[in-house]
Amino acid sequence: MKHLLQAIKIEVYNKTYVKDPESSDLGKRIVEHSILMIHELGFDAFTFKKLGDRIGSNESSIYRYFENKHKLLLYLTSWYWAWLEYQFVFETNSIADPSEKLRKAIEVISKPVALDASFSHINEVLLNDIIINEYSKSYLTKEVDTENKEGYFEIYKRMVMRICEMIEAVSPDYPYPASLASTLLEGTLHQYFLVQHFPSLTDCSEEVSPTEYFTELVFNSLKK
Amino acid sequence: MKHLLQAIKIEVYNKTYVKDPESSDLGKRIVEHSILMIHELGFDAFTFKKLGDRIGSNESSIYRYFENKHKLLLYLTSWYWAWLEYQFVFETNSIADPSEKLRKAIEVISKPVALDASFSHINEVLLNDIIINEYSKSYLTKEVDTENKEGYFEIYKRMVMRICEMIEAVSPDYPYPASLASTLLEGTLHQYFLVQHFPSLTDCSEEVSPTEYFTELVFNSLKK
DNA sequence: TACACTATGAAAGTAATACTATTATTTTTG
DNA sequence: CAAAAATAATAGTATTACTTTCATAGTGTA
Repeated sequence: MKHLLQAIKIEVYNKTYVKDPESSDLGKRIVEHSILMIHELGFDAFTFKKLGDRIGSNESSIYRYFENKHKLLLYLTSWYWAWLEYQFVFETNSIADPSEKLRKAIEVISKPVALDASFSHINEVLLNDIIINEYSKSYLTKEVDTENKEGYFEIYKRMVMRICEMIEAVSPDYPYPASLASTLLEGTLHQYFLVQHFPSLTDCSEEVSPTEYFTELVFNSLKK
Repeated sequence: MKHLLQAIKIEVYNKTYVKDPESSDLGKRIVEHSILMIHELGFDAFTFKKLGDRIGSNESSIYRYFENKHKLLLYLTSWYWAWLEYQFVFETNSIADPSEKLRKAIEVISKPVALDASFSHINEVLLNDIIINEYSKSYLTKEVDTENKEGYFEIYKRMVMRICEMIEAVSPDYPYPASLASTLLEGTLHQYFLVQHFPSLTDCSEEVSPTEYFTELVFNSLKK
């Protein structure tokens, strides 16, 4: 097992922050309320000034934790993927059969997110909604190549690689395992977005989870 | 044939503009150079002020054509999808066999874009690159539902519906035609993005076009 | 030819954003 | 209790995303 559980403590090891927000009460409140506010206002209208007002703190204090709001988004998304990776590894690890393992993996990735009591200041349901509605903005920038080199997207990439390896384990001859893995991860977010805003463009809904759709999609692709 | 060729003149009929940029020389230069500049600077760093300086015109004059840069992006993306729709309909229309029709459709959508001499002030290759790198930003906003109701995404939605209908024509029993169609359209852009910025997450490359990958993906899904 | 209308340009102004810097105050810790 | 660290308050800067007003050039037509 190569990269098993590298981020189990939900540690966002890259320098997305100036000062670790987990290290203080203020830091935790910044993270907690940034999730609430980005969810309410959207990332574009969200500012450190508004966040400061909301938590009864000062703009300049927030800058001591995060260089700017883009880095904060990288922190939150990185936290989310690390958190999902933890569940992903935990739930698939003990499964021996490659097909069953992959089936479980697709389920973990595409099922609706539930609250996790282990992290009281982080609302995973709202964070998942932020990922659905804002994640692309973290990489659709002119700085993406630099930031990629600096490791800001490591956890996400590792997730794709894990899925890719599981696909290869099921079908060593399938020629597009990486593309299928990235389609699965990105496509899941997109299908959830469509359910919310463009329901006519998807067959998923409150009742039909993307899990069924993607399970069929993947296994039909790998079938001999 | 329900909605065949509704936008054949590459008319962006929705009020993405205040004054039709096709109606004047200045308008065309705004469109032409906004494509060049967004491509160079990225959408976020692009401003009407910079565009004005570049084309030797005034910021306020640009505002007479487009309310703001978000509307300009909606105009450009809407133009792009209308242009692609035209080729899509043109190239698939005469094909009788549903499978061949769908195969051709996937090809048109996912093959690399080439310059179209019919529209001299629009560089379709750069515009395609803008779509790959910026399209999501046009709908990942808090205003998406309002703007959707007002029709700003009609052409894109119609594209998805056309693909959806072709899928249904091939396999009337397939349960996820809309999801598969939206995965195809959005997934193509994403795979091109990965080729540019995250090559390890895709099997596509300069040589391997997403066409092969998506053709297999779709037909494996529809196979009995 | 004149006048009226439209398109564009120039300049100035506003409010908000995204910070940075300085200094004061509070809290923590040794 | 003193020193150090963390936070708050305040002010300041450059840029953005506009809006407004006024000037001017070109065009159309009576």
